[in-house]
Amino acid sequence: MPAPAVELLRGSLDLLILRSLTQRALHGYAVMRWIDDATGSAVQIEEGSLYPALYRLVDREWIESDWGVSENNRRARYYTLTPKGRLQLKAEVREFTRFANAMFQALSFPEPARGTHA
Amino acid sequence: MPAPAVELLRGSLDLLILRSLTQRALHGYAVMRWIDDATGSAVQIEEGSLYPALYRLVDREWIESDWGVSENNRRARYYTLTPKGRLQLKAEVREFTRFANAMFQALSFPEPARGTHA
DNA sequence: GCCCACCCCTTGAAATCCTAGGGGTCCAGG
DNA sequence: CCTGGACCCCTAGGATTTCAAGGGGTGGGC
Repeated sequence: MPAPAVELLRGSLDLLILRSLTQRALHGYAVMRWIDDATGSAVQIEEGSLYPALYRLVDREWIESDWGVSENNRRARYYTLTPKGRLQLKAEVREFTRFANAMFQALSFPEPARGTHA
Repeated sequence: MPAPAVELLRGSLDLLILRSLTQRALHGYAVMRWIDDATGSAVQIEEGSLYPALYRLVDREWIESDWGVSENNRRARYYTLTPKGRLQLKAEVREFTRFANAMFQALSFPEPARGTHA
């Protein structure tokens, strides 16, 4: 086993999927590999998480799907970002940034000086 | 509707709680305010999330609890970090950092140059 | 011909958080 | 006096997301 894959933080899978589709359409399997690549294998998704997530995003109209043929000549369902999805992506990037920064801030939060007299 | 206000909070509440107890014992209510303060109100916890989380951490022996009296002269249950809890905190800080960095890396992941010939 | 990488899908359990309630106590102000 | 708001604790039930563990089908290299 290589680098211990970090347990996925709930809620960030959507963000990763949306981000993976910004430049071109990808099928599910390719989204999986994109996430692995883009995070240096620090984050890895299970298929059992990925596909339900994709359907969820389709349902919310953030992405659309079309059947096609992969580079390896296999039947594959390609996903595309909708305009709504791009907005969502922007919002989620902002929110993640805000959250992560808040967390780092908390982790290095200065303790109140004990000695200061009342 | 029961979707976390920040949604990304899932999984990181433990970390925040452990961190809040590094210097001194706090009671539940104070942990809540600490999180609000330390994150600049970017992260806010509900009591319905906090107390079950505290029991969880006690159960895992990462923290211990003792009844006491608060600064405002009220009965309160104070929580203290155990040695086990300190180790856990360290591990979770490492993991969160690794994860957040991986996310930022993915968000700014360079798309493969399209023109580059095979 | 066989196997592996590719590619899709579903069910059920586990974990976590929120909503929405329920209490009780101290103390300042009217 | 008595009322309201901060302080402090707790729980049940529902919602959501992720994972584990299965299933299946196809193409191409050896």
